[in-house]
Amino acid sequence: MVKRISLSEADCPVARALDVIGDWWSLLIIRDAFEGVRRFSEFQTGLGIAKGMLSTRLRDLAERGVLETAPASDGSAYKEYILTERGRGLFLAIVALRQWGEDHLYRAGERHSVLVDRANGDLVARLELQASDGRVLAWNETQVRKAEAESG
Amino acid sequence: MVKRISLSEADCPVARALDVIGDWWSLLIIRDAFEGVRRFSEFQTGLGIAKGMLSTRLRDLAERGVLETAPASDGSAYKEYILTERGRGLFLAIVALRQWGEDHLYRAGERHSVLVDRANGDLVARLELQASDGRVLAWNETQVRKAEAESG
DNA sequence: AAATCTAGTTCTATTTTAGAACCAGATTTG
DNA sequence: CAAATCTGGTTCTAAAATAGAACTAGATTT
Repeated sequence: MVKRISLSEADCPVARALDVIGDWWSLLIIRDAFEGVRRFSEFQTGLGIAKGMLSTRLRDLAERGVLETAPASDGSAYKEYILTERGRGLFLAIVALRQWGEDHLYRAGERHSVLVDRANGDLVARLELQASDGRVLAWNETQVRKAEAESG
Repeated sequence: MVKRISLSEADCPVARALDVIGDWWSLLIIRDAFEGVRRFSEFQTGLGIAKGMLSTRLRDLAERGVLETAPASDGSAYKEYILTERGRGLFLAIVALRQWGEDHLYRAGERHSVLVDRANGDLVARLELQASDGRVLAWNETQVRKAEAESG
């Protein structure tokens, strides 16, 4: 064989994104980070992930600029893992997955966590895709335009 | 060891979503399906995926209701893989990943594919999260409210 | 200073992945 | 219609990733 395939040079931004966060654990780690989790042991017990896996995932995400480490905010000698600007950019991807999961992966009456507006506790609105003029676009009203060849 | 951990009964919709499509290939298969790819060999050559992997991925996605098979539309005896309603629901998740990839994973001047409005070829608008009253919400203006215990 | 906690690393068994080789049935070509 | 080729797989193997247990060093608490 060879190595696991790399998508890091793909023309398609979706492929490049998946190259960074397209494995089982990364988005869950990032989800927890959005909820304020920062310490190794918090991630570990919260996710139920093996420590070795967590260790390599945190290192990879830091190397790829999604997380960064900082001295622990409680003054101890340990460190914390914090989302970078790049990492925070994944917020809507996680919201979109949440919305899909809510819509399609629960049986009637089954409870799940929800995302609310901190200001008043209301549910957030559903995500939608708009055209440049504000019309809501369905999937089949859009099209992927391939990258033109780079002209030097 | 045991098996790879299952998230299919998680309280968090993000976790359940990742249980279904949280591996390297699934979202790329689905992305291609949104662009009209339907046949085994089209997926295979387009993605450069091993046939064995593709075979199991397509079967899994079909079992989980993301894809369904149908007789080939060209009248041949082969079959096609088509997105179900559930599968089409992943559109915004892919758009969100695309947006993140575009924002963070290309060097200046590097070309990539873009998503456009089929009606006029314009770029689609950026996704944003709104509150119930239409205010745009940033990640830190939201909060996850855990599922209440099911009361029987 | 002993005990415990934190954040790992290391080790092993199992599973997954990539890719090549093979195959049967469908389709096309001569 | 027979041979060649195409389609959509399955099977096999080697390499890599994963899960989990055991171990560890340094920090913190008792």
